Amino acid sequence: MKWNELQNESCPVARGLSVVGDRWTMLVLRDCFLGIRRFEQMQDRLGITRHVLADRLRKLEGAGVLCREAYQDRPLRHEYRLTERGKALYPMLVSLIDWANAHVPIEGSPSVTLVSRSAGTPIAPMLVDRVTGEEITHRSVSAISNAGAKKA
Amino acid sequence: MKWNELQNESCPVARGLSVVGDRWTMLVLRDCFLGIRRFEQMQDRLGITRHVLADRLRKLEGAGVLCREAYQDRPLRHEYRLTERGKALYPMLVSLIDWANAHVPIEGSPSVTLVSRSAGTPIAPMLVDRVTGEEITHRSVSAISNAGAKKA
DNA sequence: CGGGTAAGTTCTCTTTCAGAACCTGTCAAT
DNA sequence: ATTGACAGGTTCTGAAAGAGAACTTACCCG
Repeated sequence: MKWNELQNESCPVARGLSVVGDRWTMLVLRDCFLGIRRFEQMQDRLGITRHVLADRLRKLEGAGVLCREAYQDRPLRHEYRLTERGKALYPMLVSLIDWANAHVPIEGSPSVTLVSRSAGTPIAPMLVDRVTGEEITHRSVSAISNAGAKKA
Repeated sequence: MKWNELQNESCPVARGLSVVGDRWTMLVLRDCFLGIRRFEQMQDRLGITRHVLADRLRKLEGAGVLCREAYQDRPLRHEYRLTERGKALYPMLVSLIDWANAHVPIEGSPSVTLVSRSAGTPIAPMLVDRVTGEEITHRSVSAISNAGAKKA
């Protein structure tokens, strides 16, 4: 499969993965959410090869997830920041963190957990409908396609 | 990076991605949530090579995300089903779908959307704290490590 | 001048993936 | 008894992606 042709798929899972579905991308975005903005810093933290990092940043910029902004001229240097589109990935990242802490075993307790910035207490993410407030589970929800075919 | 060594990472994003972070895995899981259980069906629907599909199913079974159950003997045939651990990935999948429908452009309107199974109306996923009910955003939450270092 | 910093690019070599064919065990029809 | 179909893989080959390390460009500092 050509992953760059996947953007035109009707399935949103495939379309989403065409942007964030490859091995390093979510780790790059994790660092962005942590406030890391520069090439060298990311490369040090991730242990990714420079070649691949440059490629991922380019693709994420192309997808409108990151933007590249000059923070100095002479020599010209850029940093990478999340766009609104990138920030909108936060629920997905949190869902992943929550799942991993609950279900991907590690010796000892989870070493990184989410806490409320105001109260400092741990949070337990839950997905609800914005209107009704009801929890979203695979039992309460199904996915339909405009063409009428069942989809998830 | 060796992705099978990533399970022991302290970062939950890395641990999570060690299981669901590679190219085909989330698409396989999408099909599982749609009720697809058999090898041939998945292969037809996904266009994945048989070799890679066999490998992904093996790994997902090894990670406890899917289980393999015989549905007939003579000849022995298995099907793959989501375990509880697998079903727990639903919020992540929904977050991905929601993001893609909102942010990965496609001609026309989203062709696959999520609807409430009872009411039949579209749903708008939102991540909240299970206890306080407050929305989780990258501004309201931070991630801390047991060692004290900031993490997300 | 030599060294340092930031952001890449360019090599080579290894791993992974795609595409297609082949294999195994069973049944059902010819 | 052979032929074909079905389900679930395995085994090839060649192409693409990734790892690891060195090199480049452009500037500043001492």
